[in-house]
Amino acid sequence: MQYWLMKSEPDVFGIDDLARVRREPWDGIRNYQARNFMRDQMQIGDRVFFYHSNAEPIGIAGIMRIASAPYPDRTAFDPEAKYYDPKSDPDNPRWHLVDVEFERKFRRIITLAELREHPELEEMQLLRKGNRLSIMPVEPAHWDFILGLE
DNA sequence: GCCAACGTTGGC
DNA sequence: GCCAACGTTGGC
Repeated sequence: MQYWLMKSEPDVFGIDDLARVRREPWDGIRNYQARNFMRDQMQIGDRVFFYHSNAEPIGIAGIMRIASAPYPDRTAFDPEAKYYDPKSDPDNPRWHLVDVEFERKFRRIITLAELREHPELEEMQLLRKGNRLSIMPVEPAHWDFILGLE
């Protein structure tokens, strides 16, 4: 059992969207490191912070769970899809994803600015300079500390 | 809208 | 294998 953080732009898909549909394939990831976490390390039942990026406010909006084993991201095969990748062969898919399911929405967004205020969190990958990764593991101690902020 | 930081691509 | 050019992410 591991903890994770996954980013999404709420204008595209946010915590309220997940609360409505309950379960969603986390498609469109086109970064190898992020893919590898989904394909090779995530386990059903792992818990995930849902992070709103490019948003107002920016921050952690709630919790979801990993709900499936990894499987190919079919949006890569669709020439009409935004995340089409002609190099992903259906017989040897390049991109994989997992389904996530809604667990709960926080009473409030725990903002990026607030996370940066706490020395306990300064080692978080999310807070490191230049971080652009959209899926990353979260240390259990950081997970617990953040839950205490809500 | 800007731009720093980073990842990917492709020529050599 | 190197690295310049380019594209993207994402905070501000």
